[in-house]
Amino acid sequence: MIDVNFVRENPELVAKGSMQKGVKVDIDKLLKLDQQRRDLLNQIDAIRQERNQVAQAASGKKPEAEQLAKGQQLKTQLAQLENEFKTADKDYLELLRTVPNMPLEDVPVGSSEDDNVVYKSGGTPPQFAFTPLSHQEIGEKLGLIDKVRAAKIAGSRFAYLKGDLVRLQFAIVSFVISELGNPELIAKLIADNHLNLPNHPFVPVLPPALLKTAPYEASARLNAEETTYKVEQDDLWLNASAEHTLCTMFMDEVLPKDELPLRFIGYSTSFRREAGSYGKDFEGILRLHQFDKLEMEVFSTPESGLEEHRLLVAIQEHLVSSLGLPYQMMNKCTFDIGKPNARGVDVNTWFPSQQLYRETHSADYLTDYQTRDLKIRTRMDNGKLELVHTNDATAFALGRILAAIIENYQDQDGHFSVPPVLVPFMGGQVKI
RNA sequence: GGAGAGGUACCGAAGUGGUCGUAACGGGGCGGUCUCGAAAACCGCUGUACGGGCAACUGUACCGAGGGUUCGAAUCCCUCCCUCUCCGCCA
Repeated sequence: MIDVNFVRENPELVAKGSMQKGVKVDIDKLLKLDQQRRDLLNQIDAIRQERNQVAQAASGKKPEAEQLAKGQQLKTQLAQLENEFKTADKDYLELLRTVPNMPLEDVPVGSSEDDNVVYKSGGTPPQFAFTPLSHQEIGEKLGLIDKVRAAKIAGSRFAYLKGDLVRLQFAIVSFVISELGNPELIAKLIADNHLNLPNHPFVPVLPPALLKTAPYEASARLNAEETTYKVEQDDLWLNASAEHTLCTMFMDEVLPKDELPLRFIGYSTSFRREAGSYGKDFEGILRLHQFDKLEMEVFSTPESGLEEHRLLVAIQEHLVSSLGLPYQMMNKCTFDIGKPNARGVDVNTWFPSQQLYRETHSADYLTDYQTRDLKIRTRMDNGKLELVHTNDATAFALGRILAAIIENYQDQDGHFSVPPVLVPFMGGQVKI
């Protein structure tokens, strides 16, 4: 959540930033609740002080009747105020949590997806001498994607992926872990983008796929209505991205400053209810309830948070262009970056069957919006504890990137080539 | 799933209703004395959050979490979470 002190000191700014994100927040009401809450807390503290004094005076001997009476009276008073406080605190927190993170200066102001700004593209959409097929058509024909049987077993928006497509997925996983584990490549990307960062490699992580309510809520990523599955019996949630179990990993911890930035590449199956997307993307494997994803997560000092964000974007571009896929880099506007984000970039990849660039990656810079609730801090050189900054970014969402490969690398006879960079990870196989 | 043990500060660990949550003791860390320097020894310091104050400072809360009993709770009661050991089951 946002820093309440910032709201107190910059109410107009917060109102403006919220509006630009299309979020309605009653800042006046929030400040009123904040004041009310603090007033109650002061009263409570004063009574507690008195209670402590009475108890202290009675300490060690039989309390006098007068002390007993006073103590009981204070206790009643306290209980009442504490009750009031509980309600006030709840209302206050509820409202505070609706305040979005403030967008950075260079985020384009916009009111819909149409205001996102494409700032760069790479590669050229392939020209086919035939009508290109969709990944679903090719995948089905080659026996790589079976959604019919999956529907029988699990319902719509599930798929069996099979055969060489599975080999291709694990080739991608190996490729990414190998690239991100290479400090020389990290150093090169840092230099190419004029960043001032150390070249710590990314540590691969297989995180838990389920998590409890408390950390999920603190991460500001829980979307119970539309996205997140709940395992009711055990009071656990199925993660919707490895990011959710990565960003929460250090909850309640103080990270040693000289170990920052901590960079991770997590691999996890992700689960999404897709409750808000009826009828959208029903063909193929672009939007399933379950897909595997490689996700980068970085914990850094506040000073280097933005540069880490730029590094992650550079890595995304490197990964997509390594696969030889045509892509666009898009600066997301205030409306589209999402509530916890200060800045967001999407990578869109070309899908020949749709003649469209579709979102395959996103990079999110959250500043301290997550870590305030998660209580992830570091001790700065001046001895002060400060909230670390978090960044997350897709390395590859496997379903979507497999689909993009199938479509962009397809040939006349209904097969497709393995992107050259993945061939070594496929044991030399060049065609599927 | 069954049985048992336990969760106290940076770490280990004592504390079972009232002079102290900076919470014995030990270790670590920081500062100092000593030294050419270091080690050892000795002395001192060593949490977080929120509130009030220009500040010095000060109040409150925190002994896994949440409730309760009490004038007063780390200590008693209830619920929950987590860790460890053994048995069972299992990839």
